[in-house]
Amino acid sequence: MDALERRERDRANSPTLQDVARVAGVSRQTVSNVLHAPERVRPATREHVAKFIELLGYQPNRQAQALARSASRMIGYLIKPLAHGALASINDRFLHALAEAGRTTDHHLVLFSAEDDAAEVDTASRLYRGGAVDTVVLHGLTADDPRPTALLKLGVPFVAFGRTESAADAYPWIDVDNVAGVGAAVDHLVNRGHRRIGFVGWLAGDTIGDRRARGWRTAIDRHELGSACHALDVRSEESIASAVQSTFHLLEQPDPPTAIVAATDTLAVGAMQAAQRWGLEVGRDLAIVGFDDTPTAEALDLSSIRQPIELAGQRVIAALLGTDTASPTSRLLDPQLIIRSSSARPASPRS
Amino acid sequence: MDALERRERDRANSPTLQDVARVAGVSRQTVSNVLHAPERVRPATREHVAKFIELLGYQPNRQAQALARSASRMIGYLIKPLAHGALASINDRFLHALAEAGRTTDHHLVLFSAEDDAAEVDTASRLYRGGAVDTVVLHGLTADDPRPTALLKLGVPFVAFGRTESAADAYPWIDVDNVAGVGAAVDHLVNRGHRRIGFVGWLAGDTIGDRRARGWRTAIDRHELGSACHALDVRSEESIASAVQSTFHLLEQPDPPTAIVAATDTLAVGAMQAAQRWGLEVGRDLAIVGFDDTPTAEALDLSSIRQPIELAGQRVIAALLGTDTASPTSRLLDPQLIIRSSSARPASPRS
DNA sequence: TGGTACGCTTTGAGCGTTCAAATCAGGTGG
DNA sequence: CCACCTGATTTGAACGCTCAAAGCGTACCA
Repeated sequence: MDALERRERDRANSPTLQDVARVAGVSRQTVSNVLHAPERVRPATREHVAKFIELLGYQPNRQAQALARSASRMIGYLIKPLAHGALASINDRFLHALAEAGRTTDHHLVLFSAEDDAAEVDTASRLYRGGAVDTVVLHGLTADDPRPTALLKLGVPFVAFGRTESAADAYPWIDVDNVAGVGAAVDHLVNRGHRRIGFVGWLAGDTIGDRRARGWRTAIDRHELGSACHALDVRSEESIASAVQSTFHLLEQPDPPTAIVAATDTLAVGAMQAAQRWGLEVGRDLAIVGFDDTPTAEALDLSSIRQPIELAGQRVIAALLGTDTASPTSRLLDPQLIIRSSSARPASPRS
Repeated sequence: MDALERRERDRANSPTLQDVARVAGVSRQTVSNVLHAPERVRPATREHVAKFIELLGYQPNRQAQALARSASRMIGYLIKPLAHGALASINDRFLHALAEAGRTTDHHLVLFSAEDDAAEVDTASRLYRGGAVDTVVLHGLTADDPRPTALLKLGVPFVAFGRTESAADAYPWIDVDNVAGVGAAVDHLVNRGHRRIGFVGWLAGDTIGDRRARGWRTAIDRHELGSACHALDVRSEESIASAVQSTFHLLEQPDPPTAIVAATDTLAVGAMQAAQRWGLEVGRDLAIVGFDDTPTAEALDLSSIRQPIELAGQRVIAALLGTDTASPTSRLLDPQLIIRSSSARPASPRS
């Protein structure tokens, strides 16, 4: 009967803590200690037990651990469909970074999908209350995103990648410094001799878009190019076609820009196409810098601002686990400008 | 003391089955039955209990369920870093499709990452034996991928998206019909009047690449264009730069192609750039069709072959849950050709 | 020599479910 | 009138682990 039971279990799954304890001739707790608190176990015992753990190929059952500890070591992540018309999102890089960062502490990501924000909050809360996840990662936050507040109210622990415009101190977040990123792009262009630097951004109302616009304006003012540039600010939807039109508006100005900073790579691609149709050669007649450093940017040799996604992933996980020792200010990560041929050359004299 | 315990638990988490049973004045099992086997419960009781479930906002604890049922309703998925130089992978779309497909049956995806194939198999096996996942999704299979065999040997249940060249009947898989996809592209080009249709593919040795090459050759033969086209077959690495060079080789032939089918969008972008540098206008002087229908293809108005990823996700999940009623042959899904301006026009007379 | 402190190990209880078996009313038929 | 069945509900025992507390030798000090 015992043998039968044993066989039955083998079919279903691996040996248990109890099994290891039995063959090693110790109690379950000792085996558990060897695994989780080795300092409590006499070295001789430790090795003896370790041998049998190895031998049986013992693998702790996560569900049982989770139940006993009331902590699943699982992190919820809402996966969104790629926005239509957008170039490769940086989502998959971020996701990979998170998975990688969680690996060292035996934390895994649980994906879930939802129709809208309300459903997302609801699902997140259900997973949390159901013990499936300990915590949740929020991303793609908009300026007035209702999710942080909603999760806060429901008592679901979370860390956001990105942040809302207001109330950003009421919850933990990690973000990329969009203002600094665009600023670096402007610095680079000024450094290459450009004086008329335009901006193709998103329509106002999105946190990220607004910050990138602010980054452009701030840097322009810093270089005291306001009089030459303030008019060179156009806004577009996140699509190639729309960006082409917006760029035309820039190019048909009396004093057109010699360089353009775009708020995303998608917009930058639009700007490139517009330049081409306008008879300008990108990189020679018009410098262009994008944002996000998508594979497309690399493909088209487009300078772009790269977000430190891997670092962001690590920071988010650290914040989640409460092991984030960084000071609050360093929650804002600096992006890096990748210079390619679309903006590498010095500005031509006509500027 | 009881009150204290109760409060303690409330802080940590939601009400339990026992709590609902208590307030409803029934036993735990009855509550459980209301949830999972309502037909066993008298209608009156059912409604009465349901009311309290609703009232307390009861949420079953997944870990406890998993432990008791020895089934976690979690599906493992290895997330890979995006190959360097590749355009947006279709991975994130597939991932989203999987998450969406699992949602209806309360299955969720657990992500894990690993350095290489061996580590992946190892991690997958550990997660499985540790009860963290019931099953695993394999993707990105190469011709002689060792993973299916390894998982089979370890007894880890899985379904592959894609398949190895050999032994493809030893395990369950869902795949996109690459041969048919490229065939459709060739048909389309022939239909537009092209007679010299070249192919830019991957270097031999990759299942997907080889099947796409075979698709081209098969279609060419079907249209009896072998004599005009068989020489128009070049191979490249998966990078823009390499594809540009390969395309040059095609264009410098005595009878250059008037149309090119590329094995991936990345290669197609290379072909587009090569055409441009060669002084040819894409869509007018040279028709180009890519594969994968990445956002970049849409951005550049490049015709491309779109994989039915959402359907694939649903099929994989169905196969995983054993609810796949489809016949074995329909495990091969038909891709769809998206025609854009890069290949829409009829071939010019010079062909 | 007895108390006690310390290092190591074991025991008991519980985490929140589900499964299988037991119990319990109400009928039914002999 | 009692054995018997049937449908509805309850009870006991896992599932595999961790936490807290108890046990148990050995050694140390008074």
